[in-house]
Amino acid sequence: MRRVTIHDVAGKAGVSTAAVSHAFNDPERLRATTVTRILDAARELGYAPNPHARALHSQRVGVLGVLFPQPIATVFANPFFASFLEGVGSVTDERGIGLLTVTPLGGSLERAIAAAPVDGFVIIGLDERHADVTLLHKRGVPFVVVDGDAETASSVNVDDEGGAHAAADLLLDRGHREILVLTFHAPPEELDKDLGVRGRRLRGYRRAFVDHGLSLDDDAIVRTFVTLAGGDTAFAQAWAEGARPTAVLAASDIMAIGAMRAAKRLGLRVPADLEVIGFDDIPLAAASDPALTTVHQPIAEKGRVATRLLIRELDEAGPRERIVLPTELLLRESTRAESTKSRGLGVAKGGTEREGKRTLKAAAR
Amino acid sequence: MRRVTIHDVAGKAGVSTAAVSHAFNDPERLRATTVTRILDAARELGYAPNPHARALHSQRVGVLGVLFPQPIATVFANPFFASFLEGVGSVTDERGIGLLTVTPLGGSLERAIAAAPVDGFVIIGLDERHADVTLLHKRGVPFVVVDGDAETASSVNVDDEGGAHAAADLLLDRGHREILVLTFHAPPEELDKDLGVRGRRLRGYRRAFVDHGLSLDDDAIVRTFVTLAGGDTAFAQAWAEGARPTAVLAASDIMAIGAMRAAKRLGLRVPADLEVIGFDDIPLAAASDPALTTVHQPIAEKGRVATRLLIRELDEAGPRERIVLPTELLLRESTRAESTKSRGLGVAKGGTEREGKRTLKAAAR
DNA sequence: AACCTTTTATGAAAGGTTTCACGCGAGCGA
DNA sequence: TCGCTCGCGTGAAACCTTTCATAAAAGGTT
Repeated sequence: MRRVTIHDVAGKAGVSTAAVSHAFNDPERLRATTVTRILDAARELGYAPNPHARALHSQRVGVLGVLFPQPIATVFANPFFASFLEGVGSVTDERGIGLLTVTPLGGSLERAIAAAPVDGFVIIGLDERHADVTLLHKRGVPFVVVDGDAETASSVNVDDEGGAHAAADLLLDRGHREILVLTFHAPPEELDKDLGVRGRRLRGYRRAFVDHGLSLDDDAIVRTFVTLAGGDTAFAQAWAEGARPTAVLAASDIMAIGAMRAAKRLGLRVPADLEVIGFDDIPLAAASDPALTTVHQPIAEKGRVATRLLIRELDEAGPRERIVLPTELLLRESTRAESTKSRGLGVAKGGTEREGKRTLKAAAR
Repeated sequence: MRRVTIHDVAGKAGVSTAAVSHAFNDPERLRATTVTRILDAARELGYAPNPHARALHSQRVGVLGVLFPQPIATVFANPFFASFLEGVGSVTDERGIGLLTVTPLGGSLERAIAAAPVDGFVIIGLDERHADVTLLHKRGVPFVVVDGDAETASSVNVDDEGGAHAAADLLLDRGHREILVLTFHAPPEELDKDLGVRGRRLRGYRRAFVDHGLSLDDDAIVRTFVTLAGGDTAFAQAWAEGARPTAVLAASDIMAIGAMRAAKRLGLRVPADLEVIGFDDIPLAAASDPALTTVHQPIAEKGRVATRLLIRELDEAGPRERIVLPTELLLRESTRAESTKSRGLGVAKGGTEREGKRTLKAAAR
């Protein structure tokens, strides 16, 4: 059972294959009657152009890849990535472009990249220094980096440092001095260097401590997994080891919620006995009990911006852009409703002053 | 800047293009020294076989499509689909296959299907009767239907009716007589016919009522959107209209949680004043407050089973299968912890007796 | 040295589309 | 009537790989 090709249609309509192609792609060039004749024949035979052949010729498939450094099952289990994909997808959908999730193939991202039939990549959580990514350049496949830096490609980030600073600042302002900082394990390649999202958030916390004439000791920082269980055990263990924090600063919502669960189990009331601030503002943050105060970052928007950027670069080689989206401290129930005089109506803007709330494009370095 | 092709490599290594191809795909056929020479040349030039050309020739891309009837942004915003994709992805990942999410292109599923460079489709939430789906057949693209019926293709479903029956049964056993049933709007093509997931769940509820010598009146059933807001307003409105339910039976978790929110706002305590049972067991169900009693269905497993089935059909045309996975009533906090004598340790198995808990393959009709 | 068998390498077709460059007729102005 | 333009179509190349059939080289026997 052979697939029906353009030749079959051409034969049936009594025209050349070129005419059939035109009927589909540029009907103006043909007489109207011819076009309908061809289209009728096509419909009758159930013909549709072969996407592979089309892609081969035009060097375009109409599919964008989203590159994750982790197995696909992990990706979809993570609400952060779900929101991100929602953003990416809203743009690809609108433009009639397909969306391929690309994850390490048998452990190798390089193989996955090489085999992916896509026009370009949105890369998330992977620094450009990553060996696999340099490959993309060599091969001339356009890409945009999200949550990472890139010398040679456009990038989209959020103001992690500013957001973290705002969160720590609030707690320190309120007099907390025993603050448990929860951060995640670093990928091996950025150990000790304070690179990437993790590094920037930590830097924000640190800066707030310094601003208050304090310092954030390394042993007040707990590294754990970005899961509910991770936050839970991290808090429980710190408690077991004698720590008696009055506040928690978590570099991710899910860890913050885990910590709240542990705290509740230990008989602590949130926020009365323990104030907690997360990071990201995933959907669950608003639904947790108590609702989580957190640093909001525009996750889906990040996806949208990156995707638009990529599409633009696909169409016309424009200049590189380094976009930094603002973050915002969202006060909910896991912090007390104290009046925060210096802060307006309970909502503090993250992001440095010069960026302003709606600024999308940060100055290039 | 032309992409480097197999010709470039062949030239550099001083061999034919055929040899280069062999070096990659069947190195045994070439002398070892030749292979290394070719591979070296390839690496130096940064060559990787063009996926489109490869696909065109071999009629295989190594990509599977997941077909959704709704825009991609909606898909990723829905935790149900996220879990489902997690299941699908875990299998494609393991086999080194790509995953393309396919959604209506400019409103037309048909165009999206035709343009998708994939080897086969997993179709979710779309009945085979759907016009666009018949197109797949005509074109000879293999597919598997999830949560829908198919005459001519394999399908994967869960025991919706059994699960719904178990849920309603529990409430009726406990003496509830004023039960608000929340279900979702039906897609236009299956109006009045009790088809699809919605129809099966409703049928399960109805059967339980009949088993208790009662009947489920149509005006005790509220149709609304599958969102938090949908469940919320539906309950609030029913209350405003004078309904005073003592229990809620929701055909989806998210609606159940919405209803709980409305109930709380109206001063009702769950489960003391109102018992609530959802359906699906999305991650949020366990995290809600109170934790939602619900009918668990193996969402990710559904994705895994369907994907394995599809891959098998891609490799060797096997017989059609109709798989029905079991559901299970999970008692949590939104129902009272009464002893349920007839039910064992608080967990009742959904699914009809003859299916048993671990039975994957249901008898074909 | 001639012949045969294996091993190793190649030429060319096939896969299905798009598009460039061109051809053919008809109509029109001069 | 000649020569042009314009409208409508077409032939064939190009896109890049894989693979079939076959050629060439290498190695072994007599």
